[in-house]
Amino acid sequence: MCQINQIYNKLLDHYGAQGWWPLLDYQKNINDDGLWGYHPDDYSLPKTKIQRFEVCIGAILTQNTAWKNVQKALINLKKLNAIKPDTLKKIDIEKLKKAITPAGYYNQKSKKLKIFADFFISVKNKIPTRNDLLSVWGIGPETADSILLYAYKKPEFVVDAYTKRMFTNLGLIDDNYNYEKIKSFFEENLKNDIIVYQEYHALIVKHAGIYYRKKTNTCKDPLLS
DNA sequence: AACCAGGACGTGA
DNA sequence: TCACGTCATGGT
Repeated sequence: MCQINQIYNKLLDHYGAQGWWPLLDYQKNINDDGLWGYHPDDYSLPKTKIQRFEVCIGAILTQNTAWKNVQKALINLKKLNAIKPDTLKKIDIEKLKKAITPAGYYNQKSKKLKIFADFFISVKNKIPTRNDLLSVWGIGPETADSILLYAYKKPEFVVDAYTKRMFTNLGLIDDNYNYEKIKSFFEENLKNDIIVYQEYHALIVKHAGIYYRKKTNTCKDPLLS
C-alpha cells in the first residue's frame, strides 16, 4: 500500500467522483467541462438490463475515440431504439453505421456491435467471465475489463493508454509492462473494491487527459509531482 | 493543419 | 510474444 493509494486520494479529492456511465437516463446535468455529468456517487447503476447493455455498447464505441463523440452516437442509437439487444441485432447495418458515424471506425464498430448483441443475448442473465468476453471479436482486454467493472460491477481494474503513460512518467511502473502486468500492479496494491476501481480509472482519464496528452507528456505534473 | 482521443485486429517476424 | 499498419470522425 503505497503511492498509488495516495495518488488516488489526491485525484479524488481534487476532481471528485466522476459518475461515468450509463449516460442516457442521466444526461441532464452539466459538469465543468460543458459535457454532461451523470450521476457522481451513485454506485447502484446500472440498474436495468438495458442500462447494462448501454454501458457495454459505450465501452465498444469509445475504443480509441473521444467520449464526446460517443455521446452523439449513443443518442442517435437511442432514437432508433437500438440500445436494446434484439433491436440492435436486427437493425439494418447501413442504418447502424450512419447512427454511429460520429464515433468513428463505423465499419468495424457496426460489426462489433452486431456481434456483441448476439453475445449479450446468448449469455442471458449470467455474468460472462473475462475469457468469455475476450473470445468475442471486437472485445480486447480494456473493453472486457470496462464491461465487467462498469456494467457487471466486478472488480477488474481497467488499464488504458493514459494509465500506462501517466504511471511510467511518474516512475511507478516500467515502460515494458504489458496490459496484464499493469493491471496486476494496480489490483495488488489497491483495496479490492469496485468503487475504487471505477473511480480510479475515470480519475486517471480525467487527470491524464489534461496533463498527459502526448504533446504535453513531458510537462511536469502540477498535482502529483 | 497536423495530431490525438476512455483500442482491437491482422499480419509478419 | 511483440512491433507495426489500419481503421475514421471531430476537437484543438
